[in-house]
Amino acid sequence: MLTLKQIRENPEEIIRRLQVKNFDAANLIDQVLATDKKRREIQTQTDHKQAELNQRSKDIGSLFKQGKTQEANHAKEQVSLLKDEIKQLNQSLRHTEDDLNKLLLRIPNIPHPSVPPGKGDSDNVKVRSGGNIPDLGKEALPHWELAEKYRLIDFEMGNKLTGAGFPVFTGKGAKLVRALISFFLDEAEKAGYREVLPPLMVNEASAYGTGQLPDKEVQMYQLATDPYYLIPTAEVPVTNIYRDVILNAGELPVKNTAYTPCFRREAGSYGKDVRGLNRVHQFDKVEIVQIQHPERSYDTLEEMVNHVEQLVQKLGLPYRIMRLCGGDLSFTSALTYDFEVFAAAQKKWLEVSSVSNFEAFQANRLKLRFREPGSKKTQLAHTLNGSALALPRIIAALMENFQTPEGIRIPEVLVPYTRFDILS
RNA sequence: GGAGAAAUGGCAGAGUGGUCGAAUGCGGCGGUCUUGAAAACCGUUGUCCGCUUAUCGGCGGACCGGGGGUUCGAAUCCCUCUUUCUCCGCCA
Repeated sequence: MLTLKQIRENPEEIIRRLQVKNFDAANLIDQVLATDKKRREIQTQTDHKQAELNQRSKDIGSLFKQGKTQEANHAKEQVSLLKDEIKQLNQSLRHTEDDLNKLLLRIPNIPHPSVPPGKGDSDNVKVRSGGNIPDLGKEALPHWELAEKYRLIDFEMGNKLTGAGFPVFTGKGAKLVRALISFFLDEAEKAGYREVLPPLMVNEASAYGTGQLPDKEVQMYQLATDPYYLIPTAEVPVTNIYRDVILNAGELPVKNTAYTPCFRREAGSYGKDVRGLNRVHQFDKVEIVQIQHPERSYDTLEEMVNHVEQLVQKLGLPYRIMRLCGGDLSFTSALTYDFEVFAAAQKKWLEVSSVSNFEAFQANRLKLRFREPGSKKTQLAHTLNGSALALPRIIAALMENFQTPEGIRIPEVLVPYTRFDILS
């Protein structure tokens, strides 16, 4: 969430810039400012009364010590009115704080000045592209047919075991998954990321920290017996490692990477785009996460984009990098680049990565701060993350683009991991 | 799952109703000494919020695992939750 300081200092600017996200914040900001003012008034009052009570309590203590019991008892009676007042003030202070917090949670992150305006997909701006789209001819099969032909993925079996959207990888298909995970992790390690293997379930506090809650319950699977959520992305546990942490500026940037399965309900998204691996409820992903100094976070965003680009290049997939427009930008993001690869049989661009700078938006919720050497003051750090990469759509594109009459060729960089060079 | 013990500042560890944001040690930071370093010595050392302040700062409030309660007053007493440790049971 945004900080009160930001809102107090530049309410007009925030309202203006949120329009790029097609979000009308005017009313909300007014309420925030009014509630904040009220809160401060109540607190000032409460503090004064509390200070008085503290003083009187001390006085009573010393009266007792001096053996002036009667005077002490008399003083005790006088204090009871003050206590009631404080109790009431505290109650209304808490209510006001709650109100304020609820308002703040409804305001999305401010988009970076470079974010193009727009409503959806078609308004995203292509930054650059690379790779060649293969000409497969009319015989080309979509990946779900190839998967069946070479017995790489069993969608029916997943349906039996769990339900729709839970594919079962088999034989060389399973090995390909494992190979991709290892390849991506090794590449991340080479780029200086520390590998983390986090829990796949998180508690409510963590889900709030990165912004999945409130309101995104529809996206996450929730346990019926315990207050835990299955993670929709490794971003949640990996970023929450730094919840309530104060780092030294010298420790920045903090770079972590994690492989995890990801679980997404994808409620309401049934239809034409869900065939095969295009949209599933459980998938594997390697995530890269950085915590960076505010002055350097946009350089870091570029660095992360370059890292992801280099991955799709090594895999030999045709790709394009899109700068998301305001309408497509997530609630928490200030700037996001999406990576799409082309699946040549379906003739579709598939989103395989999303690299974002959240600036201080998550850090504020997480209370993730850092301190400059020699300074007493703490300030909020910037958080960034990106997929590097999400597997299913990569696999779909690999299968479709590299199909030959003999089988599906494996990109050279993966062969050391798969120890076979064709899926046949 | 059952029985018991515990949770205090970056760490270790005192504190069982009053002046305790909290002894002491270690660590950190600054200084003296030194060619430099070490040692020694001196000083300093948490976070959040409010008021005030051009700035430095000053004043006030909150925080001793979380929440609630008793009391004029709670780190200290009570309730509750969570976590950790020991023992028993179960188990990959």
